[in-house]
Amino acid sequence: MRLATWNINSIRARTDRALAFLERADVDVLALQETKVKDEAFPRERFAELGYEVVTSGFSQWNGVAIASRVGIEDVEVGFPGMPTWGDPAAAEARAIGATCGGVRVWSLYVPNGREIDDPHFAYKLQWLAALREAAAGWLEADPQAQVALVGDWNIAPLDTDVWDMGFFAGRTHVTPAEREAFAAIAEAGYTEVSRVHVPAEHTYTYWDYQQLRFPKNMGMRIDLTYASPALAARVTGVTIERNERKGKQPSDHVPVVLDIA
DNA sequence: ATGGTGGAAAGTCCA
Repeated sequence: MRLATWNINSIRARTDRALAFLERADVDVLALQETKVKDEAFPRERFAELGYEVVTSGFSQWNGVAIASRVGIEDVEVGFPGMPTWGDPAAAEARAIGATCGGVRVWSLYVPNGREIDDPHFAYKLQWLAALREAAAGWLEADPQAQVALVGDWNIAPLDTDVWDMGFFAGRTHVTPAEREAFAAIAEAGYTEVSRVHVPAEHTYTYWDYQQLRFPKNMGMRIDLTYASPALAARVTGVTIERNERKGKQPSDHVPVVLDIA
């Protein structure tokens, strides 16, 4: 099975790109982030034409996550237990959706950006990650053999070598010890970030800002990451970061990360 | 091509 994650930065602006990628890379399950579309406007018919069923969590033009699968899609959960809210305490943001596809519990995750270190959004980001850690730890405690994938845009660069220049990030989010500790806590709960295992090369990025010619200059960040439970990590035989998807007409600012699962 | 981000309930907010 091949499982991919991709912050698509608007599924409507890049439907053709997403579908072409599914076919070219022979992907069975695709976790999408930043779909930026409400559920009823998701172009699910286009996916259905290629044999993919789609489940979505979208709210207007902000955030939005989805999972497309051609190997079944069951037991859909919108949001994880204990997921914090932002703004309206009665309304969760569209940042997490889970579904079981081909025997794997897939979570498509869009971790809050955090904005600035002194912004309340940064505290929200840390709370969101702590709640995710609690939920993820619980899933493994309930079933140590569970096949769980926690994939998406984590908005955290875990290592200094996951950005082009740490000097640029002084005083900024994505690289702070607090964020990195929150990310590491998922590993402490028993998960393995398998893209690092299979693609250990330093300065291998998954995101390049649209501004300042960041992609031609290869000034990027490695923030799209793939945690797997022990039983699933043991089945991962390879990982591909699809750098070429940043090229061409109207790319997303992120590229897909693909897991090969035996 | 001598510039320079892009997407969206847009005319501003978010990343």
